[in-house]
Amino acid sequence: MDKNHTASVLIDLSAAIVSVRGDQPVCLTVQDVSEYQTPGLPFGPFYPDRHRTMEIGLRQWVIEQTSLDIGYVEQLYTFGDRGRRSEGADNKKENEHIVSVGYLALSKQCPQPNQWSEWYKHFPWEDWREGRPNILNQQIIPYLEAWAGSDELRRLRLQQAFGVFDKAWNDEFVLDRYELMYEAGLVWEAYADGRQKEKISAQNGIAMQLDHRRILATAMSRLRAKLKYRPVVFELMPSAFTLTHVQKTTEAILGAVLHKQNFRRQLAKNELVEPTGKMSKARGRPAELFKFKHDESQSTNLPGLRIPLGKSRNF
Amino acid sequence: MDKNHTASVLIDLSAAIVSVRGDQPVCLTVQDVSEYQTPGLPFGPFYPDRHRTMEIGLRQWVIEQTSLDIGYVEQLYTFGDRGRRSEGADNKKENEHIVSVGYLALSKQCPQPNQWSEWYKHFPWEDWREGRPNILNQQIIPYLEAWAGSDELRRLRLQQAFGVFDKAWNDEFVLDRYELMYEAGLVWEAYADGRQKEKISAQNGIAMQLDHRRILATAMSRLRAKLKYRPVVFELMPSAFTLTHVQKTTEAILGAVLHKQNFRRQLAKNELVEPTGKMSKARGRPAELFKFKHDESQSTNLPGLRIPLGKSRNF
DNA sequence: GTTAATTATACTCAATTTGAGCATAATAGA
DNA sequence: TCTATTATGCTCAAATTGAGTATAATTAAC
Repeated sequence: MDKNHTASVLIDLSAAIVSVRGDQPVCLTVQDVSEYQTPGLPFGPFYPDRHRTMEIGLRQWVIEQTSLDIGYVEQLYTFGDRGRRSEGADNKKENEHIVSVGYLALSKQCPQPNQWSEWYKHFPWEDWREGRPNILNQQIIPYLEAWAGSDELRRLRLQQAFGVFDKAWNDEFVLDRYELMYEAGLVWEAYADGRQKEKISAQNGIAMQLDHRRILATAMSRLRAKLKYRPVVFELMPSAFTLTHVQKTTEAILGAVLHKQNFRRQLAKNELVEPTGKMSKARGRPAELFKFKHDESQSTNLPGLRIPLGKSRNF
Repeated sequence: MDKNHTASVLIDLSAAIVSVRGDQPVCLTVQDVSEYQTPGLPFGPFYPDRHRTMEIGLRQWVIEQTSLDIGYVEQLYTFGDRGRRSEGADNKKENEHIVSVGYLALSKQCPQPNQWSEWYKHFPWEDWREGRPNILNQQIIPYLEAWAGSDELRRLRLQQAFGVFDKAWNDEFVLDRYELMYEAGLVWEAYADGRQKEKISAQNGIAMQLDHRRILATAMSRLRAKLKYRPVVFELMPSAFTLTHVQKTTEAILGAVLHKQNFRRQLAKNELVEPTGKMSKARGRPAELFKFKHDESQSTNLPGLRIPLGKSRNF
């Protein structure tokens, strides 16, 4: 149509492969030794004539590179401006544009501990299990308030995303919060992309390559939201587990503590688990071991946990 | 990396631009005169060096081609296998692969009536406002049951998607239902893609070009789901409206009727609207005119309507 | 003008769900 | 046997939901 403009692009499939180790959600990362040693998400090119769908292509290189068994896979978002940093020096050709398709994948195991990076090292303000994180009042909020100034729209967005004033903290707004911090020049990536002149002094979580922390934030938002209405937790559980184990895993992802009895009531009501007859051995009273009642292929449509949105997390 | 495989693709931005005319949800379509006269969604190429983001690119050609004011835009899904039909004859080059990024856009107006196509002409089984659509029991379900046979997985998916047996119909599973019908060869597109040998006799809704009906199904699913927790209806309303008007619009999209008083209670509780002081003139008692209380830029994060999922639609 | 049809709005009430407790049971280790 | 620890059962008020009834303000019909 327009000869002056190229429409041809390369497609990268980036994956936030998530697992839970102990009480910490983790994410598979690859180290980049060349530049700033910042970790990045694994990604691979999409060859449209080799793989019929992008998901097949993704599974292919994940198996090749990591030999990991990823069960649940969900497309997150396609970023046309992966090159927030693409004007930089390390682009091979001028005309080679890259579109990155972000995926969320869930893995039951996470071997090779050093390759998995804890979520909350990249997003320390997102873990409310021990109460409101100090970094919010000590670093982030004051800086953001100064950035917003008297700009009405900025103040509204700040209120929405971070729940300042009477508004409550919403654990699903991970991406909104990250984007706001990026715009305000509060994260390293803003500096790397040339949006921010001075290097920021505070270390607001460990940075990642390119737009990878944004993709991880998208994954966190999506997973936290989905957990509340679809039984995706079980994609992170072994074949037999205790109810407490399910709860701890859920809490790890949400970054919030839940009421034990009510959590179990939800599991019971929705008939998501069934007893195996075996018992766990640990400290204290032994717990019954359960298993997920349904086929994994169904888990996208099943009712889920219906975790409340509110009060206990409103400090 | 691999010289035998090209990784270069073209990107199409396809848009399901949705509006509501009277009590019918409609979708902007373009007629294809060349082939089967099947309608299709509007789409345009993405030029990565002209537009910084894909959304900007999308808005650009929508304005150029339709001179429509689309407010709300949301990315739906990126299909790497647009070419379910790409082995066909009308591909320019062998190596030119097309990835299509589907978008949902909402428009308050829908001028030029003949360019807008009603949802339920393409998906007659999705409109339950007059009760359970006859086409289900008369055509679709019997055919699908035969297709499933004794295949356990197929029967489960059928149960999930169409709520056969005791299961309830879930209005959000538009895409699941369409995909199932496609696989079973129950829609024209399956025949066009060469998956189905014989042309099916029954007209199960008006077909669309390429994978456009799939994109529309994705848009319907997403919009129906979002309606229940975010106040996106107001993106389809004029600046002043009656409460009944909001309800009729919501019902049109959901394809289901709602309890009037409870619907209004939700609106009141979430403080989504405020009175304008003016009154509407129509038959019957005049209704108060309201306006949306918030800025449109916020509508992504606000609480929404919390419409129930169940009983009244369980026939 | 009076009446009927139509639409809007106020109010009620039982059933269910949620949020937050307390009480008790079963184990390991001191 | 005592204590710490974890599991599980049960309760109960508050809030929310589902589904009504009653009444008010109009227009259209007669």
